[in-house]
Amino acid sequence: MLVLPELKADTLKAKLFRGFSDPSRLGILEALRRKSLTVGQIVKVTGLSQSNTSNHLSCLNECGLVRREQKGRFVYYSLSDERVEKLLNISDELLAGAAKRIYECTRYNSEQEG
Amino acid sequence: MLVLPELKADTLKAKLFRGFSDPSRLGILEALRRKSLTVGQIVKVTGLSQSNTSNHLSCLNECGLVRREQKGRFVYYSLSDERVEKLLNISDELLAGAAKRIYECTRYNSEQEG
DNA sequence: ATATAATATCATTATTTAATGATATGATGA
DNA sequence: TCATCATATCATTAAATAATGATATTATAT
Repeated sequence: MLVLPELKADTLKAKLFRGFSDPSRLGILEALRRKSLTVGQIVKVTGLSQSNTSNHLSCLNECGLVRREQKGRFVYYSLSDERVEKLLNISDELLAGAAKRIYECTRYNSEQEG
Repeated sequence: MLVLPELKADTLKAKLFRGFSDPSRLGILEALRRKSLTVGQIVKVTGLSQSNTSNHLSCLNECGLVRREQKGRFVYYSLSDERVEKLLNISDELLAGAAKRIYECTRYNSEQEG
């Protein structure tokens, strides 16, 4: 049985969180929170381009955050696991308290504020 | 009462997750899981440079994931909230199942594999 | 087989983000 | 005050990542 080196553990977990750490991907995950959707529906809901959406979906799928199911010409995506939902829920709680602070967090801001 | 525009919600939450989404920051968070540590101790444990560590700590602090407490010349950092721990715990669970898949997730890999 | 609709892939470019090294600040004790 | 230790900031460079537009694939119906 292969045991991944301890050193890799953080990298691994970081990758997991990176699935959640981009506004576009998070928008997709939030959309899927209600029900599974086709790629086209996700494009509409999120306003992202088709290729961008598809790229992010591949990413989310490869990393195991969403599940892919082909039905005819459509491909449905859904959250892969209740734990994914759990993470979203807890982050909601955290945000409820910390929203203001994070909103003002300058470090990852593209747009400048006065 | 100010309500942040719906549109910003994902951005906000993405920022929160970005705190967890870098191996260095995650290493710091994991180190703090056991007990609060000074910057110097964190530098030793993580192997990061002093300035890099300090930068990441500022980031984590600004976004509300860690708490800062000055004691004499030392500054202690600790996890800010049990929910931060919760997120780490759930990610552990998720990884337990999905580790292999995520490990092979090519998308965020710097190093090439054969 | 061809047309078409839905999705995926790919190369490129633009943008973000992390790391570095140098320097600055702030606290403490002599 | 001066020296020193601990931490923070800053400008720069290097690296990683997201978005785009063009093209490819796949499924279905005719």
